[in-house]
Amino acid sequence: MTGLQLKVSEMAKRSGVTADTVRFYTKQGLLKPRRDPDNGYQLYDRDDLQKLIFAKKARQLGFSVKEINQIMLQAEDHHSPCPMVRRLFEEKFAEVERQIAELTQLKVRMQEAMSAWEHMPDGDPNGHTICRLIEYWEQESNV
Amino acid sequence: MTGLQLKVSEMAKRSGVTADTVRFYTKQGLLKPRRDPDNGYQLYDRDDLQKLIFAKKARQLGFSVKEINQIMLQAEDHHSPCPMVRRLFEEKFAEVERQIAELTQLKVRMQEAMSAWEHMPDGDPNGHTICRLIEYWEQESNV
DNA sequence: TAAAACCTGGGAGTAACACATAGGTCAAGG
DNA sequence: CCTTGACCTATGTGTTACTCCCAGGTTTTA
Repeated sequence: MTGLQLKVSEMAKRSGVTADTVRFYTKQGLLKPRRDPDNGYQLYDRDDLQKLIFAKKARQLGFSVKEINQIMLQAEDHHSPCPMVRRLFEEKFAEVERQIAELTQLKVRMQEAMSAWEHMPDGDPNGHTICRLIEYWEQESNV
Repeated sequence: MTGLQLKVSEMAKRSGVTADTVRFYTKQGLLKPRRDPDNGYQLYDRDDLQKLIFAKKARQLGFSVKEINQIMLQAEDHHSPCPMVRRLFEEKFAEVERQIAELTQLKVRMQEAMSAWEHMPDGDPNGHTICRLIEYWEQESNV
């Protein structure tokens, strides 16, 4: 019994990512398929599929491909990656909060600009101005 | 009178961006300095400085470099870019709101995962699991 | 048997810079 | 006058996670 023999697109279908992504992860070393000696096709087994599904979930949780690689390497080394996962995850959570805060600030800036623009004429470019809407907008110091 | 003659780093200082950014914008065609015939240095004038400051503000408002280029081209063509600016800005605002919503969803997912993990043991990799924290996490369908 | 569907490897494109490198230029001080 | 440091040039690389395109070989299906 040789077990599962999945080709790229079969992996894609079973995991819900594109075939290109499967190839990409393979190039990045996340997946290590064997080769069909007849035609050179990549053949993935059950473990590869598990890793791919794992990778998809981890991506949805915000892990980068590089981090996923590290997690898998740890697991292959028979070290529990979970402590690392918890640590990375906390950093990541803080980063997500930072990004939300940043975008929220941008949103506020945009809203302020839009309400200021409501009563401004467009005006023609006259060699001295490009677009008053932007030029006469005063950015905050904490940007 | 020849007017202002600013070198790269002087432009950077006056506008508050890095010298690399000034060079980058120059390559992208936002700025069109003349050359010092003696040494090949880029020399920027008052208009370039104005454009650079304009570009910085526009970036802070969420415009891409490509869009800023289009805005400036319109202005050079003696067409008011303001209607375009208003239109782009509305699209951009919607996009920012979308991103905030997406990140907020991610944050919720992460919080749910973290609270589920609080009572889970790390566990060793045993050839069948990589990291239960992630593997046993069920993603939502609407991701 | 021929078309459709799939596979391969490689490379380009995406955004907005930051950083490195190698070599030329300029200003000030000793 | 010379050195040192700060500045300039052009070019190329790295960043992220893919997506798309190409040219050519293979497999499946009608």
